[in-house]
Amino acid sequence: MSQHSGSEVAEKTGPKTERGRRTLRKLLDAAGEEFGARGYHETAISSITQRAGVGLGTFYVYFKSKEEVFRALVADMGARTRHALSESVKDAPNRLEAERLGIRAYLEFVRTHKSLYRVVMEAQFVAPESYAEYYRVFAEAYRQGLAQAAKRGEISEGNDDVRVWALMGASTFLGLRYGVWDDDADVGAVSQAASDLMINGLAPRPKKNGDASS
Amino acid sequence: MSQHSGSEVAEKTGPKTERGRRTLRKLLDAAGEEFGARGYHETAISSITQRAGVGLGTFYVYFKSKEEVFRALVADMGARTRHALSESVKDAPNRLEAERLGIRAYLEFVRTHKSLYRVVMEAQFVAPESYAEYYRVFAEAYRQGLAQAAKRGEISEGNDDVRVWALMGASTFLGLRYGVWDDDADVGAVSQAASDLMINGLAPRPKKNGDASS
DNA sequence: TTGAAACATGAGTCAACATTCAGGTTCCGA
DNA sequence: TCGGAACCTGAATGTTGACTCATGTTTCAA
Repeated sequence: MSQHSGSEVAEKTGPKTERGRRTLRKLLDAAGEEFGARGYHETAISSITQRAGVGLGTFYVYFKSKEEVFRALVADMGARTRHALSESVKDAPNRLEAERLGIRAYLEFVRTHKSLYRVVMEAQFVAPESYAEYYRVFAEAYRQGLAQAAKRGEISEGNDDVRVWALMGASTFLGLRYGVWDDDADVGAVSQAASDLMINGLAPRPKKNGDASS
Repeated sequence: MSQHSGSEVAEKTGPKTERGRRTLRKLLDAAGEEFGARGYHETAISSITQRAGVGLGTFYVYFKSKEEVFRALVADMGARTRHALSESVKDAPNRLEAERLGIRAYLEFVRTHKSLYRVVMEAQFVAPESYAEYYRVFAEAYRQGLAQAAKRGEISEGNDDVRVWALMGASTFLGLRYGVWDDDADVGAVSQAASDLMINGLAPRPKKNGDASS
């Protein structure tokens, strides 16, 4: 949906008329809902077209195959997530604060996009390439953010590749646990606790004075 | 496999003869390999029985359905993983050190059990109950470990539920990235960097001497 | 030795889709 | 008002693969 890439939609450049664009949108939305609710393999194309309110054959006017919609959905979710995150972080005073805001925004985003979130996770098995790409792009931006922050002294030095994957993993699991499974939990409290861990780690805090290390 | 639970195998108590136990083992091993390599939906029962070297019908002597083997596999992986981890951690002098050892052992375990690892991840979509149970059991033990360590002052206080899920997520993603996708990476370096993040967080370290910030 | 419990087998059944296709319908510029 | 481009449709096709079952074979206790 939205205004992103249009290369995974059929062969050509996309719908030529307004009517076509509306139909495409309806199909993508319906597919997102169905895949998100029932999972890829349990979802029949006919259930997508039914939900979209179009004929079965229409699906193949817009997509070459079942897998293609799925891939389009994953790509779309990637673009949306990156957008939401960069928005939420754009006026953070420093990297540590950006982490706090980012984790919170991420949890909220997952909650409001459960279906597409499940689609992304399932992509690991349905469309591994799309899944890898999703996290590759993400990791790349994240890594640069960390590297620059480290240079500025806002965070410690470290193996950024490893850190990025650990942080993405933490967010992903929290998204699953508190965004998808248990959406009653207090996002504020969770993101606070999470960013505290990411920022300060498990080590006991040196009390305001005295004792630094062994 | 191994000597764990036997309640997910068919209706009855399990094979009565040695011959039967061997066949069951062969089927479980074959199923693990096939599911791990091709994924649940791409794997045909016939390919499992072929790999196991038994007839197709034999499969249904031991399992009620395709999903049942899958669930048995997830449960088995859970038991094995917990065992491997508790072994690796059993004589850690303190919790922080236990984290270090744990993350390292986990990465190594994933590498040597790639197939079953993929099975566990795919369970999220194939057998959600099994997946939730896998992490629930894990989280419970982990949480207690953290709570006790906090009481002893070995780690800081915090929301242990959140921390546990964040830490499990970090390990899981690192397992995927460095255990499954890129098994050339140096496990030692990765687990070192990871545990450093988990223990100390991203916050800049107060340098022993000079310069702290801008 | 024997019979029955345990185990093994693979051809055949059957339902579930993904995808195709031949034939419409709608839209719009000339 | 016409022609063709864009779009729509759903019955029919073909494949795939989980699961059944009727019929063996092996094991072993009595």
